[in-house]
Amino acid sequence: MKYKIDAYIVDDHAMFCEGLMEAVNRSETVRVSRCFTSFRDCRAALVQRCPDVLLLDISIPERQRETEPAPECGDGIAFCQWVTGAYPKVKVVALTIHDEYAVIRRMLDSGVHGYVLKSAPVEELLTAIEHVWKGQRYISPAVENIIRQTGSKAVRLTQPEQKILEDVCQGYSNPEIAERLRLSAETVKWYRKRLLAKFGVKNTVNLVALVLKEHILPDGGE
Amino acid sequence: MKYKIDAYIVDDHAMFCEGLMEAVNRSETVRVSRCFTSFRDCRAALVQRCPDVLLLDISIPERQRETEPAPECGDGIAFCQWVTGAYPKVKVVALTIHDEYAVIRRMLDSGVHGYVLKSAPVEELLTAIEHVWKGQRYISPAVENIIRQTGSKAVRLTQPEQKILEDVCQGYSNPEIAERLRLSAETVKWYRKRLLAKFGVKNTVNLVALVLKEHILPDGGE
DNA sequence: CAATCTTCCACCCATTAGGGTGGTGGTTAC
DNA sequence: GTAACCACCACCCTAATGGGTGGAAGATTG
Repeated sequence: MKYKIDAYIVDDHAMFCEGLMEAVNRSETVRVSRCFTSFRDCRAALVQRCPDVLLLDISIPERQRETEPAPECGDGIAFCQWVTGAYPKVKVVALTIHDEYAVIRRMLDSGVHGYVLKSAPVEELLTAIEHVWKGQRYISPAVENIIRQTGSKAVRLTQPEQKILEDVCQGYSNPEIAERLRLSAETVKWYRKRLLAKFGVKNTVNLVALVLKEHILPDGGE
Repeated sequence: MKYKIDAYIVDDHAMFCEGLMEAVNRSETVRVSRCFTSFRDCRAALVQRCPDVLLLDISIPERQRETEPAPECGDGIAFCQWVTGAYPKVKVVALTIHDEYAVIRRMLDSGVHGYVLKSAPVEELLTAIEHVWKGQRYISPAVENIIRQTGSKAVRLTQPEQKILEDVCQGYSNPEIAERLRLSAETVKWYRKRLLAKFGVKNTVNLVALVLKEHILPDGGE
């Protein structure tokens, strides 16, 4: 019996973990040895032993319904950066429902080796796993399409723009933002105008709706 | 060999469908005979033959990325209403990631027999399937908690309130909404104030963010 | 019937948003 | 260097928002 690629799954949806584990383990090439529904658990396991491949859903909420105090692993992006930094030998495949460009971009930037959507069949995931295991990158064709189509016209934000956008999305007024960021109210006003222009929307409501829908900002909730 | 409960799965994430099918089919009591990744396909199949139980993810987008023209089945809520109306013998189990009260409420109101979160283990789903098959309702304990906790303080909207909220969330100004709904601008203004008060937020941005995050309105996107 | 709620509209007010146009100083790119 | 961009601030203006208070017609409910 030939060697099977050893994989972990990290996904807060237990049902998805269990199901995917069954489906993947029917294959000849890959074996899912462990599943985790939180970054914390996975982190603890990685310290003990590393798999060949880590299948990672980055849309896991940081705190579940304000019950837990605070996670030491941050969000999916932070966790991914930590894994790729601390365990370079572990190949990470992002496995998510997110087909928004901003999410894909952030994930690819945090050192992920593969990106597969949950809308893809298991077969494609297996292909991705084999690719990344061999050291190749694997980006789902569907994802590549999105990158090609929306990547060119994607809005790039400077640092102050992003900071002000965050505050705008939290409902702060220009004077409030000015005080929070130690800027002139006029400057904030000017940035707000720039943001509206950059995103091509006509008012703050449309801006916020767009940002939330497309997950433009790293911290979707707050 | 004893009879197994026949089930269909409807979920736009093929990977989830395949995995769950494998996991469920390991059980002694339930057999998933078919999977669908769109309401349209499922609808076509139901006309031919009905399962005992339908496992239904309602967060399937109506149009995928503006490619298809328009679905004849509407969104998950509409599809659920259609199924429970046209095929009363089919027991529907809502199977979603949504733990927001507004979504749960709408789903329960559209005649669903069970409600299970994807964060639950497969085991719980099997329990739910057996319950609804016997004619009982099954609401996940986690979901019942949410109903108890947030149900009492949930905001109830009147018809014009909802209509105006929809327009507000799309970024229309008071004069614009007034024209769209054939109302006085002053009236719209007054409703907007009521909405802010009802939801306990201080401005429109916070209102819109809340509505989008909690899926207060049936039509999340548009 | 009285109480209550909803729907609708009105006027007052201060603050904010949004659009335009302008400038300075700094960094980066070619 | 010089063009381009960025960060920052300023003044102009109109329109919209948000808060207060008020009233009238209609339906619902006890």
